[in-house]
Order: sequence, then C-alpha cells, then structure tokens
Amino acid sequence: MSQMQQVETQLRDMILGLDLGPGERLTERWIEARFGASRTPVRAALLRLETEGLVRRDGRNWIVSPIDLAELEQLSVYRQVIEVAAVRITCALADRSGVDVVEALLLSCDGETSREDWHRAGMDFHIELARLSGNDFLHRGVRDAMTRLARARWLEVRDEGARDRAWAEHHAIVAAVRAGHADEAASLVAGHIQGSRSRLLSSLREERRGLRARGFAVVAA
Amino acid sequence: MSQMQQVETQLRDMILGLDLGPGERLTERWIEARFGASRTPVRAALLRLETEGLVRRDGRNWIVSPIDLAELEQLSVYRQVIEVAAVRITCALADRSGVDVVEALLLSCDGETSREDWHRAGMDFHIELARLSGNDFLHRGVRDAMTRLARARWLEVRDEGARDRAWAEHHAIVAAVRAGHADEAASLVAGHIQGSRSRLLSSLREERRGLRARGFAVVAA
DNA sequence: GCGTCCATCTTGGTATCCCAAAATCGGATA
DNA sequence: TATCCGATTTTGGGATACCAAGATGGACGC
Repeated sequence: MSQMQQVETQLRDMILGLDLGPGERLTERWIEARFGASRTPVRAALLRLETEGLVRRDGRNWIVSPIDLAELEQLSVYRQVIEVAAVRITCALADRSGVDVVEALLLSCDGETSREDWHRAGMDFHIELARLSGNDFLHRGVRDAMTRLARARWLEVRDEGARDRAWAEHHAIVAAVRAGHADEAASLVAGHIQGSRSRLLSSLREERRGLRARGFAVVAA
Repeated sequence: MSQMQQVETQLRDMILGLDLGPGERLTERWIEARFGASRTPVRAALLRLETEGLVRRDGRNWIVSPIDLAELEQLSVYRQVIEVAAVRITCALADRSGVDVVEALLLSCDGETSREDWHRAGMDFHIELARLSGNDFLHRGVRDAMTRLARARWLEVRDEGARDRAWAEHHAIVAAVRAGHADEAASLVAGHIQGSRSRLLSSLREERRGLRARGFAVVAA
C-alpha cells in the first residue's frame, strides 16, 4: 500500500475516532512528522479527505471539519431521499438475495459486541443496504453521508434502549425488503432515518456546551 | 488564483470540451509542460478531478475517464431521485422567489445563442433548480451529476426539436414550482429526466461506432 | 523471419528545497 | 503597564531532484 493511502486512512481514522478534535488545526508538517511521510503524500491525503468533508481549509490553514448541526440536518434529509430511493429500487429487483448479507451484519452484533463494532455495523448496515440497489451513485452517496455523520453519531449519547430500537427497525427493514414490499420498506427507512435524525440532533444540542468545553468545535444550526 | 486552481479549471475545460478525448492517456509531465506548472499543482489538480470522475487511474497511469453507458444510466436514475426530491422540498417552501433566477436562465437563450451557451444553460438550469431546495447535498449531487453527464450531452446528436421540447419542459417545471404544485413539479421533473436519459442513451448507442472511430473510448452498458 | 532478452527511457511516487506571506514573539516606547 | 512595530519563525504553495518499477525498443539468437 502506498504511503499516500496509509497517511490517508490513518488520518481518517484519527479524525473519525476523535483523536483529532473537530475544529482542531492541522499542519502539513505535523502530519508529516506524525506519520513519517513526506509532504507530497500528506498533501494528497489532505486533498482527498477534503472532498470527504473530514478536513477543510480555514484561510490558508487546514482544520478538522467542525461538527455543523445545520449540515447534519441537511445530511439527514439527503440520506432519507437516497436511502428510500435505494430500497425502492431494491424491492423492484427480481433477485434480492443480497439482503442476507445485510442481515448477517445485524446478527453479528450481540451483548458481547464492543461499542466500536456496534458503531461500525450501524454504518455498514445502511451502506450495504444501499449497495443492494445496484446503483453506484446511491451507494456512494450513502457511504459519504455516513462518513460525515460518523463523528456526530459517536458523540451522541445513546441509551441501550435506543440502540436496541434501531436494531429492531433495521430488522424490520430487512424483512420488508426481502418480501419486496416497496412502500412498507420505504416508509420504514424514512421513519428510521427521521428518528435517528431527531435523536442525534437533540442529543448534540444538549451536549453542545460540554463538547465545546472539550475543545470540540460545534457549529450551531 | 493559485496555479493549482488554474491547472484544475483549464484541464477540466479541456476534458469537458472534448479537447482531450475520453479514454486518452494523460501524463503528469505532459500537463506540466502544457500549462507551465510544476508537478505539485498538477498532481493536486488530478486528484481533485479524480473525485469529480473526469479522470481516473488506469493501473499506474492517468486517463481521461471513458464514456460509460452503464454509468450514464445509473447517473440518470440518481439525478431523477435527487432532483425530484429537491423540487418537492422547494415547493414546500414559503418563499419560492428563487425560481425567477432559474427562469431567467431559460429566457437568456434564444435563436442567437451559441451551442456552447445552450449547453451550459441546460446544465445550470438543473443545478440552480436544485439549489433552491436549500439543501447543499442535493445541490452538490446534481452539480456533480451534471458534470459527469456534460461530455455525453455534448456528444449527443440533438435536433432543434429536442432542444425546444426540453426548453418547454423546463418552463413547465418552473411554472409548477412557482405555483407550489409539488406533485405536478415532481412528475414533470421525473418525466423530463426520463426523456433526456432515453434520448441520450439511444443517441450514444447509435453513435458509438463513430465515436470510437474518433478515438473516444465508449464503454458499453 | 520471428521471438526473446537486456539496455534504456519514461512514468508516477517520494523527498527535499526554496519562497512569499502570515503569524508570532520581544523589546522599545509612550 | 499597555501598545505598537519589526525581526524571526512557521506555514502552505511551488519547483526540482531522485528512485524504483514498468514500458519500450532494438539487437541477438534460433
């Protein structure tokens, strides 16, 4: 694997894992030293992460993208649009056997599963579900949206109840898709995303002070 | 304007204007010489154009992205999903005065207008229409999709009838959005995109031999 | 004539160097 | 002590040097 890809993935992991706080300044030279690469791959990685929305420019400088509540709201609307469209397309397919793979993602989580793995499986569920549509743009759209949402979801305070409810909704979606019930699947997906959105945003709005105190830039809606 | 941005925009214009044929190989050193910049800005430009889908890697090399009929088909589905969603959102807004700007785009074209300007106005209509929704992700999604479609639309053989019909459909969409008739606007947009898609694809499929003869890589569906 | 193999050239990947602009820090001054 | 100003450092943008891997091509052997 080339150094550029190494820098890119490691930096992405640090950002998504909140090792680098939202709003934190990044210097090319710090990254260079941190990962033992030269500036060329570092700059390439930053350019790619910029298009993913994980990093952005602040004047001449680089910063880790702040958490922007308005952006999260728009993102949820976008997700709702494309995920609903994706399941509708999937329901219209003759071969929907791919749902098994998606269901396996759900079944892989139980009481022993770490918080990290729940988090990842939650993202992958939506990404893989969209992939079943066979439309790369819907798939990539969901993937990009989930990437941008990842840090916020990590920050969200979730009770176990919410997690179990989300998992139940995921199962219901799988069942509807498997049965090919497009309208039902669409409304389940829409409702699920709507619910995630309101929980996420209200949680973040409550937590906002505490997060800023931790040095995390959280931009209001 | 920085050199990187110059290289990026000029290279993009050459690709979209078909001065660089689909499938053509690009070497960093050729671009460097062509634009009088060094490899640093050249590489940055290539990385950004890669995320726009205008350029891609072929092994270790760079090539101008071929025209991929399967991709165009998926792209049209994606467009349909997000553009319909965008006009529905716009129709639900209290203030829809932004449609005037979009309508002005249509009115700026007449018999004297060059083919280039018609082409650009056709793209901008859809992009600006999506922007009215106020959702950045829908807006960017449409912008990216139109960028990827641009070369194919350029290649399409269009009679003046098709162009006028498209313009009439655009006007109808504007009227429906202004009146706030969401369902009507949605079905007009869906129909318009559907029609564009079938005309575009059938035209390209017919032209495919000729295009390949001109050295343009056209990948089948 | 044809295929194979080795020298050579080209290419992208990486490291490093230079530069101009911006930020920073210290000291002089009011 | 507060403030202003300039020297110094730091930063990103750009240019260039170097390298390894892959492509190319021509000579040699069959």
